[in-house]
Amino acid sequence: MEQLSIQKIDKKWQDFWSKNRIISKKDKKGKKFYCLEMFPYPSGKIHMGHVRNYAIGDVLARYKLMNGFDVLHPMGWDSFGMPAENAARENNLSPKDWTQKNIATMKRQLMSLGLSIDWNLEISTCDEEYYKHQQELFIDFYNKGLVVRKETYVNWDPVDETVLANEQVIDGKGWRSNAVVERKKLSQWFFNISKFSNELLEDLDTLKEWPEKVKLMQKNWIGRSVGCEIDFEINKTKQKVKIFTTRPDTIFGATFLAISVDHPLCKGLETQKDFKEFKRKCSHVGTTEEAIANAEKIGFNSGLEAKHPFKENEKIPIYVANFILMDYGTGAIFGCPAHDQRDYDFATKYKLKIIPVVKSMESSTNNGAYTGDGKIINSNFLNGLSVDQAKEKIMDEIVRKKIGNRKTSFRLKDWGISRQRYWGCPIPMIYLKDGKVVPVEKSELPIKLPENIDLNSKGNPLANHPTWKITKHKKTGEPATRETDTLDTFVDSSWYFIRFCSPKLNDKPFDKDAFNYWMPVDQYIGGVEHAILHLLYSRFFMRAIKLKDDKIKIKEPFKGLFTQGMVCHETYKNEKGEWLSPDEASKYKKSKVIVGPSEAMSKSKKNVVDPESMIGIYGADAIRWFMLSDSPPDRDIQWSNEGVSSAHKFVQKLWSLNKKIIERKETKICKIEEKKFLSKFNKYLFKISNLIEKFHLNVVVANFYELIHVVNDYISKDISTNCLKETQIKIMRIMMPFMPHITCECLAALEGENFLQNNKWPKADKTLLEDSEVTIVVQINGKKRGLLLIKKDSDEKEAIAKAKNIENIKKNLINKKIVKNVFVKNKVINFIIK
RNA sequence: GGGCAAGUGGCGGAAUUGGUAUACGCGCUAGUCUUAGGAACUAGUGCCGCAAGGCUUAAGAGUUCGAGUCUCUUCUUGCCCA
Repeated sequence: MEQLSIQKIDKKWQDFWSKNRIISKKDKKGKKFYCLEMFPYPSGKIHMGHVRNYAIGDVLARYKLMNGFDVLHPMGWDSFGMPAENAARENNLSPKDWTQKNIATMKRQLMSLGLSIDWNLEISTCDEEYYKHQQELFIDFYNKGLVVRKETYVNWDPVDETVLANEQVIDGKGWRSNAVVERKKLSQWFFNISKFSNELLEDLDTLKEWPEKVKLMQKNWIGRSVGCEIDFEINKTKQKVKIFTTRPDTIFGATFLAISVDHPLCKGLETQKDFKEFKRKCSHVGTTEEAIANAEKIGFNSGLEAKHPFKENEKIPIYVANFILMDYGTGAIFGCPAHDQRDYDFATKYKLKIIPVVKSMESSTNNGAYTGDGKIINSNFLNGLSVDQAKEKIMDEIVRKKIGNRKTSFRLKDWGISRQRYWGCPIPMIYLKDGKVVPVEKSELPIKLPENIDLNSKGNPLANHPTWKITKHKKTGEPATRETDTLDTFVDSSWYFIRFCSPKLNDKPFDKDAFNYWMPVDQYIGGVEHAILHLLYSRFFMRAIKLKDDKIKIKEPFKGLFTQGMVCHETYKNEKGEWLSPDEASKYKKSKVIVGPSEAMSKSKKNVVDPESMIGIYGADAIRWFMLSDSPPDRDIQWSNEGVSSAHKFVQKLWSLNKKIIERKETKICKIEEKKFLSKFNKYLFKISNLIEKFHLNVVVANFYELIHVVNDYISKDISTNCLKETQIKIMRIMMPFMPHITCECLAALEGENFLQNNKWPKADKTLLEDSEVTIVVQINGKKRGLLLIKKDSDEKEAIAKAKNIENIKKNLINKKIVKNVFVKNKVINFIIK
């Protein structure tokens, strides 16, 4: 049999699709489906993770298209970001050239997968046609009061002279420079995301098609805690210190107050040498909660004392502590060592009193803090209550005495968006002579990045540029300087899905009608690593855009979310402990290769397989098929050469099967056989449609294998060639979302070149789905002893009589007394015997 | 430490509402064809056993006529938070 030239077929159909757009005309009358995969960062080449992501999305997009939906299936590039600057520095290129070269390569690679992407909608975030709209949105947000400027501590990398995101700090060191990170105070731009904390939390319940796991992660991230604020009077002064607590029920166990080093009260301590030393020590700890939690807890006795609000004459010391953050709650707490582990550690260290106020129901003698429920003791009027009852009572009392109020705090902080980087969207703000900061006029947009830039000096390249920042205030003409920070790249990706609705619109970020038609994204697909930040920021953006705009009707950007698993491969090392790529490992002496566990493909571990070379060998269909076949899409998949190779064989087999059908001579025709065949096909069709909707794509693949086996069997049976051919045409159509190239080739051979004129998903024939006979399991004492083929819906009497006649059942019933018959129609018979 | 998932052959994994456990694929074994096989095709393949038969979904209990599926306990792994 002649070998099929996969490469020729891939090219033939890809050329065809780029000339004839696959995506339907968007008449905006029918049902719509917005299918979106997370857009890639143009790092150089696509990797297997992309292939998996886009293969999954493409199945859905093509499936919906064939089912009559208007489908929006776009692609773009998340093209701002630090790697471009680093690469540019290393290769002496401009970040722009480097990025564009990568985009060209990756676009070609994506096209070689045969995706049903509408490339006319392509956008790139580093393109000024994109970021000028982002600058406009920024100004809009500013005018709505959603942009604030404040001083905060940042992770400062003293070597790179840049601010690091929390995830860029690893073990207290900069991820790139490896320098010890410092806490430094800087004036930064923020989006006021915390304004929506409660809404972002509560609306999670409306996201019915999101994985529970992701919703839970967002919930924890937003971290609502319900409690109260209490004012403590400072002894011998009129001053008060406001604390926040979620455990007001333990107030009688309070033995100290702890405040943040940045608390206003500390101003008075600045003159003390010891305090300065203490503050310096604190600055070495990172800003993440984890870093703070893991750091040794240290405190500084301020010498001040507070009055206990409910205990006459009781004074408690005020400590400055490194584990209290100024930007959470009020930057001050009361410490109850008996019932909080951190307070306990702190109190033990500084020899502070420990007063138990909650008694555990089970008498346990643990020597740490007890945080469970129990009965309140040592607490005056709260004694005898449960924790929850005590919380309510004490809060009422606090409000009544006017020494505090109920308060809900959130863990979610405002989103810091300033980056001291070149390759990002310039922030459209200017500084006037008198120190005022104002947005630029919208007519001045875009504020473009300068092209001639020196990336080799330290610090912020835009600030170092000789002329770029010099400007004038448009209205008054007075001299001004530009903001030289650029926007966090998470901003770029927080609205790109909106831009896709009207990607070419020149004068506005988006067209409202197009927005209202296409949004929300019906199915968003991407890695779970973006479960928190990207998705939360996008949800914030939708709300920010909606604010004061009645025309925008939607606030959740992603109706359905699917998080796909990673692509893994075994890892290899040589005897020196150096990583080996799979290729290198296969050339190495077998005994010297140390095979490690299978892990997500990564450049650093060299366990990567290049999609482009694989497509070259096996063809796009085989790669796509394999990516979908071996594991459920939401779980990790293990790359295997045997797996791809078998997918490739299957493609070949499809072609030869197709040929056999076309060349088949007419035989005797048996109507009963034909009906059986059609009934089988219809069952698979029905099943496969359902499985696609549920994302069980690996099971769909298994069903396709079975279905093809069935067709292969029936070639030699007494059914008409026409019947076979018609069915084959339908099968090729339903396989098209999975393997578009070979199925199109087969269809062209079966139906002629115009086969795409009516490329609809076939409807299952309901009359063929029902069987007239069913197989019933026959059990004795719950154990399978036989099978009974019987007319569907047979009644108990008939079925049991027949079941008793089965040889093996008869044998087992001899001399036995039947205590009970269990009969479930069309399913099971169970004889209970003694 | 807390929360959430998950645990099924040699491997990846199937299994509507509890009702034939191990579909499908890989690998493996034997055979056919071939100059050759890392091609193709045919047959077999959970475990124990010559067989009859028995056992089997991490371990143990429970509910039920019947449990991979529901409940509880324990163990292990992964993820998130700390």
